[in-house]
Amino acid sequence: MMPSRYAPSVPKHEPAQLRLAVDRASPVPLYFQLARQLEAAIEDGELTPGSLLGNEIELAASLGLSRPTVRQAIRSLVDKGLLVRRRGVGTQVVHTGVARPMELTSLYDDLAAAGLHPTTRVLHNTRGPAPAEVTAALGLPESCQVSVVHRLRLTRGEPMAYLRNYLPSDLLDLPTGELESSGLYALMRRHGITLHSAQQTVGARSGTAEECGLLGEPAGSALLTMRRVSYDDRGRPVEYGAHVYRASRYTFEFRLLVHG
Amino acid sequence: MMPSRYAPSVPKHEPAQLRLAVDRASPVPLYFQLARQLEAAIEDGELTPGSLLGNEIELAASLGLSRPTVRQAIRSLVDKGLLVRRRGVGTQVVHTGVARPMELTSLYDDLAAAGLHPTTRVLHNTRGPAPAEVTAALGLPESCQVSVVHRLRLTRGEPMAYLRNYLPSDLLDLPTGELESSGLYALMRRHGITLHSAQQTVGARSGTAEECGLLGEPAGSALLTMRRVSYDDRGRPVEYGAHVYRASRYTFEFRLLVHG
DNA sequence: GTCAACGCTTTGTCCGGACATAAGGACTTC
DNA sequence: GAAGTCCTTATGTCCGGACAAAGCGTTGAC
Repeated sequence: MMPSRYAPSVPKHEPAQLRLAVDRASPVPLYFQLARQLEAAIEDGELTPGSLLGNEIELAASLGLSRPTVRQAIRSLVDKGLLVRRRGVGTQVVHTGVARPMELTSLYDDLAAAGLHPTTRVLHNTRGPAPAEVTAALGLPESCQVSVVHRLRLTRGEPMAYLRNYLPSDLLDLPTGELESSGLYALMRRHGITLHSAQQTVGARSGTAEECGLLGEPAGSALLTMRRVSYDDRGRPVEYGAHVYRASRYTFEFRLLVHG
Repeated sequence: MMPSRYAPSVPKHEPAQLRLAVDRASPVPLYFQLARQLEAAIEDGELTPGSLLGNEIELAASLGLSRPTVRQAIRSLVDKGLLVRRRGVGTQVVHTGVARPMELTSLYDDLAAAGLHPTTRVLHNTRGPAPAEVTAALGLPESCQVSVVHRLRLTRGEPMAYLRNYLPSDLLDLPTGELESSGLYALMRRHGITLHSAQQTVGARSGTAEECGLLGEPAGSALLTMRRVSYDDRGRPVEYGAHVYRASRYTFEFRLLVHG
């Protein structure tokens, strides 16, 4: 009688045991439910960095789901950079710091999320002819009317950024009151404009006397600049912004993923 | 006899007719072949912005593929921001400018791709104790040995950036000759290190006398700064970079997609 | 003339299975 | 003892089908 040649070996990192369950009565997609639970488990430390997730087949069986559905959930987390898949090895949690990617959000939302209680002072809010730079970026005819908004963004009374925005004038109204109580993007979303993508250019230069005065910086200080053209879900350009930030108090943080 | 109530209406944008075909003998995945052909068609203008792609079912049938395979190809282009899908409407090409997203590439590759013929001058290439800032970012023990590389990147003889990099000293050797003939990332890839993600921080400040001197800028000029920690596919930090760019000649351009 | 209801089109979600392929370990051979 | 070969494991790719839901135009009633 031949001895069994391949005895089962004990895995070095045993798959984590988690309380996972999906609600089939819920209208939220099953793969999305699973993805959120896995993401929460990673945030809470239940899934430690480097730990394996257990193979897809068994995971699907234990949840009563099909493999494609489980794969779709895992894929969304791989795209976010939370998980890494390697063939023949398994799916494991990457052990980099949290570091959420820079998203297409307004500065207002970013600061509010950080608990910095942002406030806004509207310096200008008019309609007028668009500079050539703006008509080119937004694809508008020359000498076209646009909404022009100049704002100063502050946290705890300290200026952080000087924001200049230009929008097609027929797109929506921009009441000064609403601009001071929330961000521009929140206002646009409330009017049915769903942002889809944006093209950004980040640079630096010495501030003008006006800019440095508004931001409370010494004359000629180095400032961080950002130009942005935003597009809605139909691909139409809906906003042009030319902003300057106090480099001494603000930086852009974001994460890059290879290829994608 | 009842009249037909729903006469077929002529579509406003008729689906584009394309020469698409896949090679089943090729080792490259079918969905990837299709994605590349569609992307090429968009770049070449065969698929004009706003045009519909034709429904997935027919597209799959005409190619002899299954719908999941076609969907996978389309999904990859949606993730890149080239296409937009809307239920009940179809898949259409977004009509924003090309504007490829910032990828995790070295400055060398970026400049070379732009046809700017970059060159590199290695100013320092040694091993030594790591600054606290570096050990913290790379997760190394304090007072650890690291490879330290200082380089000046030029195009057409003009300085563009001053690059300071720190790598775990046991990771690989960094011959000065190779560093001058290609980028750091290409060198790492040749040694089997596959980059996966990076955490970046972009800011601005006035340059020091040394920095401005090296870059050929007037003393105290505004410079663009970038700190980057790169991770390989196992999630290990493999590189720390602290770079300064001539703001008068260089900006970061990239594209943001909502949610993802 | 206005607006609700219907139906068509298209993508979104989900299933269950099949084979291919890369990574890694265990065993055997030299 | 070192190198090659095999097996196991897990993800990668692909198929064919099914039903649900959103968008939009047409129809029809008021």
